[in-house]
Amino acid sequence: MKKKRKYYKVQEYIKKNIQQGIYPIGSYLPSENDICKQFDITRTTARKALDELLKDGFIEKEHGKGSKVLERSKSLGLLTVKGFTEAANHKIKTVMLQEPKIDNWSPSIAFPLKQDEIQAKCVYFQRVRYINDKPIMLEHNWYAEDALELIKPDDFIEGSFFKTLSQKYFIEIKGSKQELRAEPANKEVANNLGLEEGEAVLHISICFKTSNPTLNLYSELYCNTSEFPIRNSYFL
Amino acid sequence: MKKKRKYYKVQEYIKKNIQQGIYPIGSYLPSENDICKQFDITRTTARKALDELLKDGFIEKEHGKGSKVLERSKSLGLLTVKGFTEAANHKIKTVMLQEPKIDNWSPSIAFPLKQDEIQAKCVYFQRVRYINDKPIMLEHNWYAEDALELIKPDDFIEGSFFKTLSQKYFIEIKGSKQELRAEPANKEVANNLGLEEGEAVLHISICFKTSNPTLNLYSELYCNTSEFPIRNSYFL
DNA sequence: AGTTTTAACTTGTACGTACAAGTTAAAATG
DNA sequence: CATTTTAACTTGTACGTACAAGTTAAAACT
Repeated sequence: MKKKRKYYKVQEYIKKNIQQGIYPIGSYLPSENDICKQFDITRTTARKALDELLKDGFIEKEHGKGSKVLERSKSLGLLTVKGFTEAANHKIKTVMLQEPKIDNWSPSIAFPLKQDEIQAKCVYFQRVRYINDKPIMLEHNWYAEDALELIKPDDFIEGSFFKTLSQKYFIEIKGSKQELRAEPANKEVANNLGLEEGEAVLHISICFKTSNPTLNLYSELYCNTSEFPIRNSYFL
Repeated sequence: MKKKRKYYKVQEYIKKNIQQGIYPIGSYLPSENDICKQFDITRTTARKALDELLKDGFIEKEHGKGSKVLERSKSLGLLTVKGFTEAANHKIKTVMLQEPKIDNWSPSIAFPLKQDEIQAKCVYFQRVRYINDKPIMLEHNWYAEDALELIKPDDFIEGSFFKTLSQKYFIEIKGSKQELRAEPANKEVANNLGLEEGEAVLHISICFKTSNPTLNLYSELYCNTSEFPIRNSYFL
């Protein structure tokens, strides 16, 4: 029944081209009139497609110039992976402490699992993120084993799980729930982040929803924020 | 030049009626056709106005039924006042430690002030938020004295600064920048939140942008997250 | 050569029309 | 009376047209 939504097809086509780099970041999309010709639609429909991409943060429009492709991933609550990779000017390093493996769900996951998920096993992986060779964040990540194949470390695009999802599997992050707590570091966290036990760390629990309804990502993050606070901004 | 944007006038008219409770939360707006008649516009234009309100989180649309007025303030990054007041089922109390007064800008504000602001004085007020009679959050708030009059405590609508802004001054929050740090509590924080010095607290620095370009709000918050973690969710 | 004007692009706003599709309550049916 | 059908609403999609307004580079002018 949704086959009739022409604008949706156009939207998905353009989105795919952005994700695959055919329309590179910073470049301008074909003009609205070009899109009309290409898909044999009216400008109303083409604009509707672009409006959706605008809302999703894929493009911005410049009056008189065109639609420019944006860097993806703004406005995902706080500290998406972007919040981290974005710490520009700084040397980022990621060390995989535990490569993705089939495992049982951990009780340390803060958010309740769905029925479907709890019955399957899960894929688990653990990483430490460094800035300027200082360990800043300890990451635990889980997702349902039957929702997505086990991704090997070599398949990570630029070390980013989200980029891999987007570019290899065309899965987008649709939203997230998060909980934040200031906690004293336990032994594991202290060891991995080079802190004393009991020092204050920021504990962030996240449940990411994706465009694949069966795939949720669960992350438990422990951050040393003394030097690099977590930043977040949102604009309507 | 912007006078010509009919949809904007309609949008602002409806927004005002929502803010003033003429279109109450949960009710349905007049239908698109009614709006057309009322403003002598076509449905295209009426829908454009509603689209904007949809984007801004004022309404949601229900196919075949109508446009429903939403509770305001979703998706403002994390922990807007809503994030707090929302802790439903719990008894919330707010104690004003320092009523709004003219003061000098404090160096403890994490975000850089604008040139215009730094030259003026500011209005400062300090509050402690309680949940179930336990002090949970210590708040410091500042805004430029020449951007908005000094609001007296009695004028706070339901104890909420944001509701007051919205309903009395028609000023909306347009976005925010935030920084999060896990820190050991200092003496002032520990005293006000009933903690030991050195216990981990969540320090949140916020700069709110408003629909009044000259008015920014600066807040430094200190949270005891051990019992009530800060929640945040975002959906595209 | 340097400046101004123009023409050809771009997106923004708004008109009007038509039909599809979801919702609801009244009317027709058994 | 209970069920089904219909009619009258709602929003969703898409057509086509026209002109306004911002941008840019080529053309015309001084």
